[in-house]
Amino acid sequence: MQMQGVGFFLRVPCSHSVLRMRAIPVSKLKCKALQPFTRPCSHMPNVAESPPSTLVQQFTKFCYQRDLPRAMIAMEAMQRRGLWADSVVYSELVKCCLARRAVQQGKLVHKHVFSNGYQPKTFLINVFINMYVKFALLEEAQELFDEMPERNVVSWTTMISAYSNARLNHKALESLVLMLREGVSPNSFTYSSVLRACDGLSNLKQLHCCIFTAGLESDVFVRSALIDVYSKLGELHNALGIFNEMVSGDLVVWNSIIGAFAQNSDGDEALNLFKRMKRAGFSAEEATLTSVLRACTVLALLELGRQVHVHAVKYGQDLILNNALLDMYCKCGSLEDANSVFTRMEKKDVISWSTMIAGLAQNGFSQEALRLFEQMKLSEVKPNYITLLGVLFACSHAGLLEDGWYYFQNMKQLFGIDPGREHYGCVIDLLGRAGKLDEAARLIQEMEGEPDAVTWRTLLGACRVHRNVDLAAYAAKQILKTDPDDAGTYILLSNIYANSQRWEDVTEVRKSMKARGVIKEPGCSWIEVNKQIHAFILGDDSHPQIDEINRQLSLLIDRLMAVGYIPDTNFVLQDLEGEQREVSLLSHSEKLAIVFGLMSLSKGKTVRIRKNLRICGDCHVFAKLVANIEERSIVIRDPIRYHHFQDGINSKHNISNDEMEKFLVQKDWIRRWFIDLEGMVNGEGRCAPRMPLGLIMCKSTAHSTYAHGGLCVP
DNA sequence: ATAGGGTTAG
Repeated sequence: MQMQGVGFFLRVPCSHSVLRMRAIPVSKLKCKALQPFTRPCSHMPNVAESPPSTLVQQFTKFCYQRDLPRAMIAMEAMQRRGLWADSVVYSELVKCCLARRAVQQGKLVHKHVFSNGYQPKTFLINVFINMYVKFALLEEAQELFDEMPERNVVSWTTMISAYSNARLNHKALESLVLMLREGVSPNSFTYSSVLRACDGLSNLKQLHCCIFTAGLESDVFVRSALIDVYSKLGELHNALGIFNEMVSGDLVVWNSIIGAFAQNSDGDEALNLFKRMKRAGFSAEEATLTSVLRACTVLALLELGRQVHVHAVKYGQDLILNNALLDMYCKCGSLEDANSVFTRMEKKDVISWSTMIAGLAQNGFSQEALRLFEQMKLSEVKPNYITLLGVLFACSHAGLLEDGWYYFQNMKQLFGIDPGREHYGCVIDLLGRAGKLDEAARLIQEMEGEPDAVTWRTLLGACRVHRNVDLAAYAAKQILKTDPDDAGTYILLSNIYANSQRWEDVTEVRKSMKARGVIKEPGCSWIEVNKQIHAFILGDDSHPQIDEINRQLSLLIDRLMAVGYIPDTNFVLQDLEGEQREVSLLSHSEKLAIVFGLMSLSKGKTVRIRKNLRICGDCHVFAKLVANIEERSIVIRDPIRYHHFQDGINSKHNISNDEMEKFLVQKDWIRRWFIDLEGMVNGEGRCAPRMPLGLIMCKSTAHSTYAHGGLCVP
């Protein structure tokens, strides 16, 4: 071993006819792993002194044994003595470097095969391009690719795949065109790579044609890539079409199609496909279960989610699967389960923390969410954009103005995150709730970029609570500019006017609503009972037990009214008047779902409802009172957050008798408004009448069932 | 030597 001398040069004769001696001083080779072995070492064979054929054999052996340090020494000796191994052997060595993320060694091998003007085969250059791509050294890969004399499908595909992964969509598509111009035919590898770079339907259609013409449509890789792109572009119909053409199955293709529906919030179809998959004889594994969990999350199917959990256990510490599980429990309102999954997770990434923080916040456990965020700060995981959203959401939910404002102001400095539109939204909500409407409005103006409808809607909500009619009208106007058919805005505005007795304005809003032909999405609530989903849609009475449900609801309302419940018609989001308003309110789908839950679930079981629209104030009160007098825990999930109504003494949403008194006093204005309305209708002021129960019966609800009938998962 | 499926918010 004579490698320390400064003046020592590696002499590597080039195997080509053009002899270009280019010596590399050993001292310039920066290779950490090489250093310890440059000195003689007793247990190390002295490869440098072996005869040439043995040296190459030994190098080959080390490469196949994945013995990187010895292979590097042998390679160096070969380089000094002008010996070369077969290309395949180098590719084995590169594999070894990739597996160990040994970037420096990889670069050395690259230098070795190119030293002294030696021109490696296309095959071997491809190996190095791929190596640089995998090391995320795109520039090095590009340079090699540009300078290679001949590029084959693999060279092009490797670069296209790199561009697709780096989200350089344009470059990926452009490369496909260039390769076609060079006369290289794309194969299934090429298409499945370039499909990932498709971000528009016109591109996709063209590519699909090429694939079809090339007869590559039935390749499983191409098929799953096609399904994936169509699904990402929201073209589920096409995705399903491609899937259904599959003759012989493939688990990944099944996972693609199940994931497609789950990600597009069609949990029902995702579960149907999952059942089909099982019938076709496939076993679920991590990716399948993750998508099935997402379907459960979308449909708020806690019980089915639990069944999936049982099977997920066998995959132990799969991070993505655990994150999906965590999210499912949070979104199904079972924080105990979520927390137990979270504590058991050995590895937690930013998604695990964000999911748990947002989950706590959305379920009303704001303090716990903030406490968890403090814990996260102590861990090595850095919060991101979404984590901060959860934190701000927690603050706005709990009305923690100071904390929220602090995090918002210091996001950039503390965590390096620029506040985005959604962060502004949380803070606008926070200020709005605190009654600081002007500051909220000012913040909207300070926002970068045009505020969107969601932002204005936040302000509108705050205006409703704090009865700022003029600002409300302004905000509503802004929403209707971008979203002129938003029924909720018209109704909210009309209700705000009604609150302030501005009847002319009420009429005006309703007129313009009618003129535009705006239709409100009907309220829909659903509940899982006995492995079936029971859906209640306003205005539909097809549920088989609807008569009994209505009878029970009447009885329940009687009992509630006896303890002072007054339907708050202020929340009727319909174009109705007087008594009719009240009837409509009492037939809100969540009330029927709650009653059905009480009827069908055994005592002590939590009634879990999911609904499509935000819960109205009256139903909120109704649920609170029902939870109280029926001694039931009720959890209602609306599109934004969760409402926990618990029977327990220590529960935060529990109402004691005192509190109920207080509540009724606070809500006295409802009573007053009621009288006003009656006066308007009947020409005289009189108290709100008791509910005519018969009327409740005729406004009944809808039914549809989806039986998932005990999915036996894998 | 090159390729496909899963997780947080909106």
